[in-house]
Amino acid sequence: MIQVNVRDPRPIYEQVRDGFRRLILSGVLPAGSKMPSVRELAAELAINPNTIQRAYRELELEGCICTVPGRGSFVSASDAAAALRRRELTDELRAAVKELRALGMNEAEILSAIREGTGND
Amino acid sequence: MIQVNVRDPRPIYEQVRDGFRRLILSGVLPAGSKMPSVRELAAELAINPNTIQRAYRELELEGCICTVPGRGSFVSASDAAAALRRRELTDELRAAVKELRALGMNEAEILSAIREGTGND
DNA sequence: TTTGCTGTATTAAATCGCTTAGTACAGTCA
DNA sequence: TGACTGTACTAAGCGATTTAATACAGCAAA
Repeated sequence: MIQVNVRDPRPIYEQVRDGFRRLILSGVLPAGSKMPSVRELAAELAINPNTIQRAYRELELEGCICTVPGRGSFVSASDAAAALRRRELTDELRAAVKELRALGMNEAEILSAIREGTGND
Repeated sequence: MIQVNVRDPRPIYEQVRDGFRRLILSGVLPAGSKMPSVRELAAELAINPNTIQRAYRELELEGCICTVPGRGSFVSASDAAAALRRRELTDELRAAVKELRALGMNEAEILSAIREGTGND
């Protein structure tokens, strides 16, 4: 369900957090479904429970999951989290477009670079 | 000319490197112009010369600058570096667009989010 | 040549974030 | 009660970043 790559320079807790965020926001994990327990996932991925806990804590702060002490963590109705993520992504998008314009690409070139999977230049 | 923010979680050498890369690729620093010396810039920014040196080394590897031992570092004709950067940015762009599509945004919404500086939803 | 700049290389130490390990406590449910 | 759940805490190791202090070599001008 979630994969962790030790050669990835990003911290493990970020990989876990981003992996679940994607699964949740894309609807693969529907609202209300139960997240694996901290210890269970830690054993499955062979990493420390504290690292999983940190990922879960951030997902909770983002509004992606809702934790109930003693019961577990559950995917929450994530309209707010989805809106937050859309906002982040559009901000990234605008920054990239701005810099590409500064590098001399016009709007048509940028659009074609988005639509076509082919590399430019 | 370059600003460093200690509260930025990114390493200082990355901030320096990215700052100069932007100045060079955008044409603010024209090809052939002299970069500040390692010691001079370190004193100006109040950081260690080794940190500046690391930023310069990476800029040289990217092809943005050309260093001549004993003389200094100079902005190089950076067509290859510009192409590299364009490639990085279009890759970022495509990844963001892909995720936004997965979040339910259609192409028209994405395009308007790029064109208009206003936040959506 | 001497002086003063330039980049480069090296080592040691301090700091910080990430990760692991171990332990402990409290809530939930069969 | 017992077995699970999340949570909290401390201690330690590790690696990257940064600083510090030197040292060496190339270039240019007085």
